[in-house]
Amino acid sequence: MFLSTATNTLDAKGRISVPADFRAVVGDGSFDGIVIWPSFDGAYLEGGGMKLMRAYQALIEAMDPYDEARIAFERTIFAGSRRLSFDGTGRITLPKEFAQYANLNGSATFIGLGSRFEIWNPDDHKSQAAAARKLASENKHRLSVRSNAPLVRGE
Amino acid sequence: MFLSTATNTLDAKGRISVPADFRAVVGDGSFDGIVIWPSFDGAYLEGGGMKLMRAYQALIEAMDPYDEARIAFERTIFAGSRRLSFDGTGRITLPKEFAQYANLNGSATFIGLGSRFEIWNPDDHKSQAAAARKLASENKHRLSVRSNAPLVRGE
DNA sequence: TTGAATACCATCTTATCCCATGCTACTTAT
DNA sequence: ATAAGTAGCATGGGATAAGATGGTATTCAA
Repeated sequence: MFLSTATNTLDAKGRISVPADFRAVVGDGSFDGIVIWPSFDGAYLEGGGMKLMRAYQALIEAMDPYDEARIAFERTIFAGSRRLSFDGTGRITLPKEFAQYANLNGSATFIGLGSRFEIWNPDDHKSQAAAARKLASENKHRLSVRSNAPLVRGE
Repeated sequence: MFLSTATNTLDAKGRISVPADFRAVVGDGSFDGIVIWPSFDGAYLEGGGMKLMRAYQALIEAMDPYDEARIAFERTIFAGSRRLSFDGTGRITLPKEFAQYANLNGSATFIGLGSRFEIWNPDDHKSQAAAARKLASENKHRLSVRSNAPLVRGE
């Protein structure tokens, strides 16, 4: 599970260390790295491990093959994403387009969101986090579990 | 899983490099290459590895033998497809009919879509991708997980 | 013999690997 | 309790290999 927030430096070659606790989550046997794509919801990147991609694949492939939203998802998430493997010390090299898309230079903030994570420009994240905090506070009553099922099975 | 997007050059002999990521996916033991066919949904090519063809075969053979959709699939996908093997450096030679069908000359864009991929004229792809992105954003709520099950089991 | 398709070789660019270093947090011993 | 030692993590730079691409040689068929 991706938890916590960390800001790391993005060097001239586009390399950035993925927080060690994130790396521990994505172990997949075959592929040692993460998958990242530009969010279609703002100027930041989204990512996760291969397990997350398979979960999205299952969701998308359960949709009607002729549903135009399905095709849009496929072309945005799968086609827009990149598989980035760790180097010996746990870094990835961010494609230039991605860094540009999220206004990253010099440093970037990883924020864990449970089953996935986001990468933000640190300043953008600061203002966004304040807004999110306010929204969460205003909606706190909605966090209660209404159904009988546990929110997260098996935990 | 086929991920990411890459534009490679198509030379005078009709050769084009298949992105290394894609080549890593199609490893099948017996056949070292990909299968491609003209899409019945637009001026682009579709393709995948032999595994994908076997998956389609299983799907199609589960359909009613006289279902006209079945016959259309068989004729488009199986009869229309070509098996293209890699040369020593990971290129395929695109049949001229295929290049014409998808308006390819000089370069072509490979886009990964999970279990399969598409090959587009780069310009056509650009306008198409923008539209897909917009549509995905408008439908983003449909990608959320409604059940109480965790998105990624075991995490 | 000529054309076309395929296999082979060369080069350049770019990404990946490897080593060295600094920093921080935690452990251990006095 | 404090100081020294140690291990894990983050970062910087240079060496190396892999990928993409252009060109030449060879084979097979008409």
